[in-house]
Amino acid sequence: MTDQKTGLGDFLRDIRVRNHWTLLEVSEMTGLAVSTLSKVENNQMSLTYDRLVQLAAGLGVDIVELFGTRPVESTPSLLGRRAISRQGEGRLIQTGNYDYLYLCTEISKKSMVPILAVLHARTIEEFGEFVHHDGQEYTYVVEGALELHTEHYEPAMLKAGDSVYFDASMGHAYLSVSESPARILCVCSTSEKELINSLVGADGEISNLKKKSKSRRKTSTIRK
Amino acid sequence: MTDQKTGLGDFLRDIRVRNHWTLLEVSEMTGLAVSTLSKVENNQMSLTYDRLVQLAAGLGVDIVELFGTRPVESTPSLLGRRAISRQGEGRLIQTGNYDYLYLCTEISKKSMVPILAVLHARTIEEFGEFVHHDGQEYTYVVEGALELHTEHYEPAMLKAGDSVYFDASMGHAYLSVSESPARILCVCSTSEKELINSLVGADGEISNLKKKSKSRRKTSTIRK
DNA sequence: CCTGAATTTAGCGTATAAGAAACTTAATTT
DNA sequence: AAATTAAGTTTCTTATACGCTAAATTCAGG
Repeated sequence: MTDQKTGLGDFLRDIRVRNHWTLLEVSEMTGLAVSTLSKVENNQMSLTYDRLVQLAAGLGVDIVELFGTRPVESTPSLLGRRAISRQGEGRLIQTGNYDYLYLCTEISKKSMVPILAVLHARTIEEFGEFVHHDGQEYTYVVEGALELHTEHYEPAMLKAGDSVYFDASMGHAYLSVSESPARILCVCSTSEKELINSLVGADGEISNLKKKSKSRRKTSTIRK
Repeated sequence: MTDQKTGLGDFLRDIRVRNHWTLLEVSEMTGLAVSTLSKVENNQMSLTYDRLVQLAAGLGVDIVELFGTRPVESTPSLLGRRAISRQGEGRLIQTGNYDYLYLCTEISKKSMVPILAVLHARTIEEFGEFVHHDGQEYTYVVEGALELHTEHYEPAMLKAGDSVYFDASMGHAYLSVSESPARILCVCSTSEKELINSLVGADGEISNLKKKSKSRRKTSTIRK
């Protein structure tokens, strides 16, 4: 294991001598002064954001390389893991439009996010802005009936047992049309983080959030 | 689809506002002064290497995020497409163990594959070899009760309303334990092709296939 | 040892980053 | 309405980045 050392300086000197470049050459490549480069290499000074970009561009390396951060990246594999959510269990997030019950949350690196939801909104006005997010969405109607509104299609009525698959970057909204609020099972092919972000409006306000439960985690039930 | 950010300031404000953090909170998280953060967000100043590292660490984001380099965006886009499967509709594939009803098959490039299934097998002997395939699998029990057998866990009993998420490369088998065969909604994060292949033995024979409906497409019902 | 050229480092001035505190705005409370 | 609280911005001061220039180091061939 080569000591993936802390500093920018070490990296810079490393790449420079590897390529048999002089400070002057690097200076010409990047537009940074020779003296600056020297000081950086000797860890006598840091660099600002702009210069970092400039340096990376000049050297023709990805900006990431400048930071010793090795990609611990992406083992999407769960490696034989399993998680069970019993009926009613999960992480509850409530908004004016939906009660969300995020399922199987003990597994963090899921490539799909399963959610049970109860739909409260009954009109598109009440619902507000369409929801958009990355990835795709599959929804199965567990109970009741709903109307699916999307940007590019006419509204569609879905009853218990029906299901729909669509591109979730297309704005969408579910409205209850049955007497009691419809219950759906929704599976999204994106990260939970992205999903929760999509609840946040452009202005930064959580749209229709019932309680401002600032990162408050609550494990609860929708229907025991 | 998240907004393409132009600079560091935009990114910082974006993530801060999305998480409902105040400048003070971010200051405490990162150790940077409130005034500094304010100026950065308003693009009135840049940041040095050290501060960038500090900022990223405090926010708990990868340093890469701070630079405009967007990840490759590997999700195959459906570009605003939508498909609905009514109750009972789908592409039926029957084996000795399951009746599979592949849903929303008009969309071909799905990143998830939703399937309604009826479980016939009641003993592990009857079931035969475990099923393995790529990706992850989420299953929600719609009706009845089942026993999920997997390679690395003790069998688990799941009743209507329960659900399970697991690494599908781990061998698995569902057995009905309720009086009438259990019905499940299963969503897999792999391609339909891969899935159907996993039904095929190493010799190329489809194991336990009831009818050799060689690429015969049949739109039918499981339970009208 | 020189001598000189190439390369790197150090000194210094200006520009800018960074933090503390004062100030502005907006929302609540008394 | 005044007072309080909270968020964010601006001001001011110190510290640091950064480039110019010069000094120091390394390294040829004599």
